[in-house]
Amino acid sequence: MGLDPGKEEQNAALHKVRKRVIETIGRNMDLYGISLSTGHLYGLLFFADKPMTLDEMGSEMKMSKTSMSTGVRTLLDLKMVNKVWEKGSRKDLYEVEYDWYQTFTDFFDIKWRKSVETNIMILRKSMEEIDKLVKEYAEEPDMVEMLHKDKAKLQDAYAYYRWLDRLIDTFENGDIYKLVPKEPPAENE
Amino acid sequence: MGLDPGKEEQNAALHKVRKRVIETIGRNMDLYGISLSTGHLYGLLFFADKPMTLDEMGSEMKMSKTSMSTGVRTLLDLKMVNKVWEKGSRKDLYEVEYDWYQTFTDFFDIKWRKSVETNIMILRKSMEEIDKLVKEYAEEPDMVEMLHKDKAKLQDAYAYYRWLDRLIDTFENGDIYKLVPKEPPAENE
DNA sequence: TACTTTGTACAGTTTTTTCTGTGCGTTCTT
DNA sequence: AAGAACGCACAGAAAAAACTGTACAAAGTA
Repeated sequence: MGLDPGKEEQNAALHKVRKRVIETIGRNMDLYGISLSTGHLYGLLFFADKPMTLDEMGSEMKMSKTSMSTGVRTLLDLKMVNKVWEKGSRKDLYEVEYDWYQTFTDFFDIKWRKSVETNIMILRKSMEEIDKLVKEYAEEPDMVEMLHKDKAKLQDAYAYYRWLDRLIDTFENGDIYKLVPKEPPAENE
Repeated sequence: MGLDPGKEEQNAALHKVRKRVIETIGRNMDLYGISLSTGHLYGLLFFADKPMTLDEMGSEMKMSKTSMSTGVRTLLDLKMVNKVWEKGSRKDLYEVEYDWYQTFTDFFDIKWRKSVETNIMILRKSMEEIDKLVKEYAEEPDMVEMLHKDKAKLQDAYAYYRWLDRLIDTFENGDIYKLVPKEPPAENE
């Protein structure tokens, strides 16, 4: 408390710049299925010079510690922040994962992969089910036709999810960077 | 109304298979930021043999037509369903976009691209702002150091968003399929 | 062992989102 | 031109999500 006037002015200037970025980042976090306030929390941690405690976050965000706790857990689940150990401190410390490429990959691995896998499973099961029904109702041309139509749709969906699965593989094993390198090709402009 | 018993039994069997798939698809739609019921609506349209009207959707989903209207608009915005014209009918007809690869691409183009672009703009602006502050506070080593730290973070974020932008480009121009072909390589299992 | 401190579970409140019914402008029909 | 059907805007109701304060278990400290 009680910085001298010059420091306070500096602080305000820095704060203004940070605030804009934090809000921009926070606003985009809904792409990751994250609430606005948790997005803000992420932005706060992004600029923190050092790992923060829940209490520090709470006072910065002017929110309850409970909210910080749940917010951090959400971010932790997505591996967007990491728990940090510091000797001497009894409090848990958290900092953002600064490797955003990794964060991107983790997001797909955690959220998309799970969906893809259950979808693939259900589709496979449903196609088997349809095959059974085709045999069962072999005498009913209308039914067989409907079944075949449905199966064709499931087959397409199946192929798509398989593709998505392989796409996520390339995120994870880094092959994606062969196609889209991290460093942009030099620009002549 | 009033199908004969055999048909009803067939219908029930088919319905059961469809229901499972619809619910699975619907459940996953939250990845696209879509509510569960809109996800179900999508699933319903997915299996529809022909384009549907809002009234048909409403009676199938047992929901109000207003909800169908907003749900369809959401899906329309994401280009997950298309409006279809049919001669003679005064009602609007809708059907799902069956090219899921296209849907995937559109999703990123519509939702992610926008975020990426505003982020890039804000980051650029903020970095300029920091450069100004560095000059302004050149006499204050602490301030300058903080500014440099922040700028380094912004620079990293900037590079990441540029990468993301180029990644989405590959979705859109189809280059992604060179890396991850639609048809899976033949499996020897 | 008794005393702190920390993180989170839980219940209740506030805020946001979703859903419905009514009503109106538009378009098609006659 | 009058009438009917359609889709959507809007306001209110219902449902879901986010947030808070309290209370308590776990783990450290004296």
